Amino acid sequence: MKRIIAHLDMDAFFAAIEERDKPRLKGLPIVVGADPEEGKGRGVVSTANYKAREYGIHSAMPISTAWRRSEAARQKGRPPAVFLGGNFARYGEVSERIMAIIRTCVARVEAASVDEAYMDLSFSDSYEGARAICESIKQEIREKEKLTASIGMGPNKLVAKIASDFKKPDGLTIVGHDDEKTCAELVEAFLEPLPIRKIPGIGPKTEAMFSEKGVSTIRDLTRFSQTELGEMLGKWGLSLYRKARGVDESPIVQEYERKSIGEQETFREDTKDSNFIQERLAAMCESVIAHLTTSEWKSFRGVSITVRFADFETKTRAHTFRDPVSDLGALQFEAMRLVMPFLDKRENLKKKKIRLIGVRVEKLGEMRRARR
DNA sequence: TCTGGGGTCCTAGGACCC
DNA sequence: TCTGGGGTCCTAGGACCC
Repeated sequence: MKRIIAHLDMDAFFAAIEERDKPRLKGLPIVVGADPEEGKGRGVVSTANYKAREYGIHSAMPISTAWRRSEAARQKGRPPAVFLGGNFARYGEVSERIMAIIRTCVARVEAASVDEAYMDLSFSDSYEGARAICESIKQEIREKEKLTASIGMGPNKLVAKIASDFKKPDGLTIVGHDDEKTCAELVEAFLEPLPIRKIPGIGPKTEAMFSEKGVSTIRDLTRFSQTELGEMLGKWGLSLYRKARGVDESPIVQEYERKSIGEQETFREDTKDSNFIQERLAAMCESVIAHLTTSEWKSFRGVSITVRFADFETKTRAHTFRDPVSDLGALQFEAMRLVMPFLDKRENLKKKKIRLIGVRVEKLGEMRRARR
């Protein structure tokens, strides 16, 4: 049967919630992310609303850069950006209500992240019917939550996802047709001129690799045979061959199983203070265990730690227990044992300062609660 | 520009088993 | 005396996503 898939993406989600909830922020540029500390902060931008984007501020940008751009705007007499730390529990609640709205209209839904969902609209049998469903979902989100979403629709998840990003905010982009042949032509015409970066899974590294070969658009990608892409990128290259042609059979996954739980912390200043690092690590272990016990999982077999140095070199070390464990003591002991070689006092003077440490528990599941 | 914190998936080599 | 092939588990690193 013909598939019709839609992808819904909330517009500037975190910033839009803040603007909605705090009337004094109405119409101002808003940046949710790390504390900018007057330009000295170490984090990044999580979300910038559309006003802040006019200043050249966008997600994943260092918060210090965002601060400078806001200051530059202020010099020109424009309002400086409002920097907020973000209330993630709150965003989670709003997300759940939005997913509930979607689920009242569509049975098969994949909550792909806090602000994204795929919907299987194949049951509506025509693109016109599917469009009506999407319009009513957008409408209900606008009325009940006072937020806007952009939706993309197409014959599979790949096309739907790229289409949802095509017109933002508050967009609805349909790349498909009830007639199969016409549909394939529309998909091809839509994808070909787009930069390869639009394909999910192509990041900065892959983009740069292709750029050296003179490949910038999806059309350029179709020059390569499946074998050539496989040689360049392995298994991922084989599927990229199909993606470049708008082909994707990946299913809607309605239930996800968490595979790991972890925490990491970037220090305000890089440090060699091993007592401080051990204290932080012990605290992070506690918090991971707390998170674990409130989750559906009770035990773990894997522990891994991360150490990031001042120059961003990153080391990981892992250990697997023979039997599942669940107690704080076991986690702290093993995590400490794994980081010790990086903190060795005698070597300390020679060693680089440390920027971040992290702990993660993996291989969850042996003592899972009974399923309904 | 100087790079968060939460994750997932893939690769490659080595150990070990049959 | 010159050596297989397949499968699974483990570790470390890396790319990517929101």
